[in-house]
Amino acid sequence: MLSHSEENYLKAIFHLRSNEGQAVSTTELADHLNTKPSSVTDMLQRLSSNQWVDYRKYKGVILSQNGEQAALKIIRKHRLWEVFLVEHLNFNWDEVHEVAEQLEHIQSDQLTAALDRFLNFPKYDPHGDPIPDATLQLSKRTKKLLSNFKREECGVCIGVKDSSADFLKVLDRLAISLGSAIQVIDIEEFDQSMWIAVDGEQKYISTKIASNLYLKPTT
Amino acid sequence: MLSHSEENYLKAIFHLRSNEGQAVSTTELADHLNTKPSSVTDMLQRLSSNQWVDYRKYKGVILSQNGEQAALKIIRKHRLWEVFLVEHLNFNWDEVHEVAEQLEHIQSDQLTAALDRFLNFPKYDPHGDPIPDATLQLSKRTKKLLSNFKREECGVCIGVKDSSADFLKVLDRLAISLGSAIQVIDIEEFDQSMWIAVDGEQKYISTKIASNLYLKPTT
DNA sequence: ATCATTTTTTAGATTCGTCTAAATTTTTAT
DNA sequence: ATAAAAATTTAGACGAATCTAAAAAATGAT
Repeated sequence: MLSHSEENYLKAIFHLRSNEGQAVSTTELADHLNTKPSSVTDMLQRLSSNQWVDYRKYKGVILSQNGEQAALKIIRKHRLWEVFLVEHLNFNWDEVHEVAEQLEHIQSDQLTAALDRFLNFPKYDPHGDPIPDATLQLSKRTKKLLSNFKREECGVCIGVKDSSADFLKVLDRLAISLGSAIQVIDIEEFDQSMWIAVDGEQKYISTKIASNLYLKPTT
Repeated sequence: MLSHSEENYLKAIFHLRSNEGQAVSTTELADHLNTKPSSVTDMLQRLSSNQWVDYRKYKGVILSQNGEQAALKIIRKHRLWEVFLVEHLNFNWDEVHEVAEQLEHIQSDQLTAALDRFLNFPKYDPHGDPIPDATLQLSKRTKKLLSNFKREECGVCIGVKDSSADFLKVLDRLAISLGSAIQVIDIEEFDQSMWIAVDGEQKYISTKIASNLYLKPTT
């Protein structure tokens, strides 16, 4: 059985390796996990000896089949709990992460299944990220950064790239949330900042905001 | 901040010390925690150096003020989660304990408060044990073992002494649950086994069952 | 009151997860 | 192509939480 810490490593490798197939480096992992490269090396050797990962000295690491399944299971739990916190306990979407980091380690298949049912089998978490289903299948959907939209184009907000509390807070202030209908009204030539309509309301947003918002195109 | 393991020790001391004021012995703790007396000694010395407990060599241990507050906080979380599992996720009352043992260690005052509100501030858990409120006050109520009831006496089931899965299972089979109205119809002189009415249905129960069921007397 | 038994503590070892400092390998720049 | 820089691993240490075996203290039976 995986320890708390081992689970965090698998999850981190999964997230950093979104750029499919690419091995993840020791330093990347150390940064992501707020630890030292030497600690990472130790852990990778341990995970490797139990076949959770495929690790080669100096070459980085990728998840094994088992490792990927384990990571998906943790991500599933994390995202289900996030839905619970937001929908039923009235957490804001910038408050859920820290608590979900703890809840994701609870070991009980019965609990995960019951929670999933209670939440009515949600497909996406409050940040718009897909939730692996009971068979750990992760659905993908076409999404595009708002910064890549052209004038007049429309879309629906389905997620964020940066999910820091700071970013989520500014979105709250702008009244942008999952499901918001957004249309690009104009783009400033000067710096690519944007005038947009959010559910009909006209707003002005910085380039940095636009480049961290995922939309599903509707035009 | 307390580790997982330290929290378990505090909780165990609290539970074993129900016989108020009495110091808890090393062996008792070791048995209760499925560990060795030497490990317990180590941990008690550590807890003592941080003032969580008052420990004297060879004399046993009691909780300090701080220790008792910490224990109550864990018990509060444990019992709130049990309510959630039973009322909202359809767990049986014999299935909740193991999962609640994990959930009780989640650190987030916001979560605990929100869960309490979501559950509508329950006073008792599914086994009838009282839930400490937000200020960690633990309510007591008059309860009496069914085995101490006399012929004709009535009561309402409010809890169990033994909360093992085995015991809870037999109660399920007998359709006895919290809130069941029970009247003693007759007591066998031979072995004190009982004929009782449970919500009007007549049933026969062993002495051991009767001596593990708490009722609130209603006559 | 003393001796045998039981309980408790100490001493020393182990595993996990981490660290720092030093050594080694890989990458990069000229 | 080679030297300097960067990344990575190894070596050795530590704290937490546990264990076994041995020593010490408390208890209880006569």
